[in-house]
Amino acid sequence: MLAKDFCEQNNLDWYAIRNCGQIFIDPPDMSYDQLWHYFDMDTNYNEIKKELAEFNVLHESIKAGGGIRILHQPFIPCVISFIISANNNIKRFTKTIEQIDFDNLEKYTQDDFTRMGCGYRAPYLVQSIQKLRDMDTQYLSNLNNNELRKALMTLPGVGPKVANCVMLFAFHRLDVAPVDTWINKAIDQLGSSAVVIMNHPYAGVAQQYIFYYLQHLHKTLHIA
DNA sequence: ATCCAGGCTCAGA
DNA sequence: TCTGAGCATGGA
Repeated sequence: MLAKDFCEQNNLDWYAIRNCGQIFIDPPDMSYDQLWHYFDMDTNYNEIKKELAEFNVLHESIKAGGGIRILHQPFIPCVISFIISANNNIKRFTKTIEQIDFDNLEKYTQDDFTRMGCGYRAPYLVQSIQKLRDMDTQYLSNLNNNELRKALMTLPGVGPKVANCVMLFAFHRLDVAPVDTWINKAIDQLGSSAVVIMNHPYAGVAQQYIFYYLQHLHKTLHIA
């Protein structure tokens, strides 16, 4: 079943889900049950939004991106695509990522990645793909946040921000908020709320509302 | 042209 | 532990 059809059937906001912070990778050949999990249908986002609504500064962002859901993304494609995203612009790295066959990553050489526009990240990718072979997703999923982040950061090209993205999108750590350039801009406007929001149990979800609002819609939070 | 992009690595303090 | 330069390369 196609992901898009699943979204239509279940009244999901395809647009918001694709344009928030997760790098959307079209899931190939998923069953309805698999898509149910992929789109995180067992999580009640109305409840999450209700909790985050305690922050007045988030009202506009939540209203705009109310359809956002945090996907359950496959671990390795998530790592690879976020390594490529670092210090890169969205248009460009999207084009690069679309060329990659995530089911056959081991076949690529450094030159292959360079040709696909990965720039100086090409050697990181080859090295990380090798190291990922020895990583046990099951083991990683049992680590706490700090342990998991530390483990992920042993991968070349993975620093704190990329690690947090992987934790949020592949390990569903909803309390982890990736701090990127957009969020840094927001933190100034959020003022004293910023620290509290970034340490909230749903900080990662809040970050997605903010990212979507800033990057995609308004460029500034418009806080009164 | 020139600066920047969903940062990271590495050296030096 | 902290700071900053340098990084490939297309987009704006």
